[in-house]
Amino acid sequence: MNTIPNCIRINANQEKIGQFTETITRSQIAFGRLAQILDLAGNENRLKIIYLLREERNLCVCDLSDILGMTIPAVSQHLRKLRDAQLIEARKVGQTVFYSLRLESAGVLRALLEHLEAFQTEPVLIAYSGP
Amino acid sequence: MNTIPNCIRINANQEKIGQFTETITRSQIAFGRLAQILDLAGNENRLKIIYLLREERNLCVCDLSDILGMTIPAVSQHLRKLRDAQLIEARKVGQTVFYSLRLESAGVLRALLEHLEAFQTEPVLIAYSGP
DNA sequence: TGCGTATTTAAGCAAACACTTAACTAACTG
DNA sequence: CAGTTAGTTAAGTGTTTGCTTAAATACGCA
Repeated sequence: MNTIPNCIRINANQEKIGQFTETITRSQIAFGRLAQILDLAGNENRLKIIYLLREERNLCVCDLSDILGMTIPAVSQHLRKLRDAQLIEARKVGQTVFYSLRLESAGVLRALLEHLEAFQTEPVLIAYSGP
Repeated sequence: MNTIPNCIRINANQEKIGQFTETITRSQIAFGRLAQILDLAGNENRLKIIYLLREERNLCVCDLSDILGMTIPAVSQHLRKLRDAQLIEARKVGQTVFYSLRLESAGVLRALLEHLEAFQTEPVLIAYSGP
C-alpha cells in the first residue's frame, strides 16, 4: 500500500503514527505467530481439545471423539492443525495415538485457558438496555 | 450425536470420559465466549488493532488505517466485529470516532498480548530435525 | 494371511471470512 | 446551502474453514 495518509485531520499525531507503524512492523513475526495460535484456539472444538489435553495427557483420538461428540475424522483434522502449528505432539502406542500439549506451547495455552473460569462465574454478554 | 462410543479399546476409561463430557457440557458457555474472543484476536490485523488500542486510547479509524496500511472500510469492519463482541467501545468527537478497549475485556486482551514478547525474543517455529 | 480396530488422508461442499468498491450518513466549514 | 471530511454500511468476490463420506494406511491378532 502507498503512504498517503487516509485522514487529513489537523490533530493527527503523525509522529505517533509513524512510531506505531514501526513497532508493528518490527514485531511482525510475533504478531503472526500469536495470531496463528489464537486463531487455532479460537475454534470452540479445538479450544476444548486443548483444554482436555491440558487436563489429561492420555487421550487418544477416539477418546476426544467420544467426549466432544464429533466424528473421528473431524477430530483428527483439528489435531492435525494443532500439530502443524507445533502446539501438540503425538505419541503412538500400538495402533492408538495419544496426543499431548507440547512443552514449548503449554505456557501460552494454559494461560489462555485460565480465562475460562472468569466466563464461568460472570454472566458476561448480557447487553444492558435499561435507562 | 448419538452416544455410541467410537472406539472399542479395552482400556478406554469410560468413567473418565463421562466425567470430561460432563465438565465440557457444564462449561459450554464459557468455552463459547472464550473461543469467540480468541477467534477475534486470532486475526492478525485485529490483533494489531487490539494491541494498538491497548497502547493508546486515542486512536481513530483513520489512525488505525494509516498505521496498519489498510483501507478505512476494512478497518471499520474489524472494529465492528470487536464492538459487537463487546471488546471495544466507540467515543465520537465531532466527526471522529475514537475506539478503546472495554474495561470488562481489557483484562483478557492484555493477558493475550503479554505473550507477544515471548515470540519476539525466542525463535519459535524452528523444527528440530537433528539426532 | 486375512479380518478388525485406530487413525489419517482425500474429495466435496455449504458457510464464514476478509477484503474490495461504491453508496450512504453524519458532522464541520466557508 | 454546497462542499469536504470521517466513518459506516452494502454488495460482490475469491479464499478459507469445518464438516461430511469414502478410501487408504497402519497395527494387532487369530
